[in-house]
Amino acid sequence: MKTRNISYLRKHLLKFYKKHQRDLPWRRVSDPYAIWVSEIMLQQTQVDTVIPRYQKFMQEFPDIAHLAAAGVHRVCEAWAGLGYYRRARLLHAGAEYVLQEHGGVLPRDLKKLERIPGIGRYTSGAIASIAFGMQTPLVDGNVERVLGRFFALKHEVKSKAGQEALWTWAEELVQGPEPGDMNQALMEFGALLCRPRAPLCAECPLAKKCAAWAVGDVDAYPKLKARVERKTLKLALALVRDTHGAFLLEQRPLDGLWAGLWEPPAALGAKAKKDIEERLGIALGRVKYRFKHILTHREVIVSVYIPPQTRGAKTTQVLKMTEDPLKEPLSGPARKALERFLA
DNA sequence: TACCCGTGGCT
DNA sequence: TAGCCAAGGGT
Repeated sequence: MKTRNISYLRKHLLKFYKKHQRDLPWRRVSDPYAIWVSEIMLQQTQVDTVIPRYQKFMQEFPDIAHLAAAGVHRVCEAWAGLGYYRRARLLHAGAEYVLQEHGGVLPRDLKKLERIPGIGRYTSGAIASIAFGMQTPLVDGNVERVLGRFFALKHEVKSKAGQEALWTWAEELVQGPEPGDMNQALMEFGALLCRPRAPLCAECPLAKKCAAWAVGDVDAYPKLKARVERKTLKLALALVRDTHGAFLLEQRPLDGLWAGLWEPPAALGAKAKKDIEERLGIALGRVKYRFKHILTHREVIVSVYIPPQTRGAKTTQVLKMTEDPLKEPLSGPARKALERFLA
């Protein structure tokens, strides 16, 4: 019965894909490196956000050798707008690794792919199937949703039992012709039709055998765990410009929150004012609070504006200064504050 | 294992 | 509009 459903799924998903697949830049090429770059960018990031950055990135770093030779800071700059900058650093490290260990050629081997920095179980399966035509499964958020609904997965989707079931189904599905298209069909179907909210069940070619549809509660699948509550964080940013209009920026530590990103001198909590005073040598009694806003993770940001008469003071403490701070990979609050300030 | 990372889009 | 979600990996 399950085998029947697997071949039913494979047939209809491939048919859907051939008819409805989007024309995406990384689908026009067969270069494994290009597939690799696209897969890293697409991790937890929507297609429309990736497309323009992918095209610029491939122009600047057309192959593994160029990427490995580039400075990691430059790679992070090219990553601006994508978030999760660790992906950029790992991709760069991955290029160096492939150059050293594999002569600059991506290996056609699942285990060897997974040893490359930034490549895990999903990405190795994606590269192997899409770039090399291997019958390697993959499970991403789309696959979890499509298969979780179709089979009415009884376990919580992220649980060990749930993941085992999903990877087993994905493994069975990919044992057929066109494994790369099969995997992409699963994901494309999840993105376009079997969407997280308001799935298009009325026009779904799988509805006849969809277990969640049969139960009449598609929204109940896949079963999710309650999200952890986010903590509120207060911080202050001091915007300082010198007489040439350059901004005072510094780089955060390479681990922890906003790792490696640039931002105006900042400090957390009650020590913020004193800390900024010490670092800038400016009496904050003269500072005016110009704006504040709420961010997605419930951090409350209070940005501090330094009045003109103090600009340019103590520039000897400048760690990094740039004429165009928005070109730097800035931390989220710093970007929003600066965009607002410059508007 | 649970939790962390960031930005943009959507409702 | 504030929360949810997105082609995950690392620790």
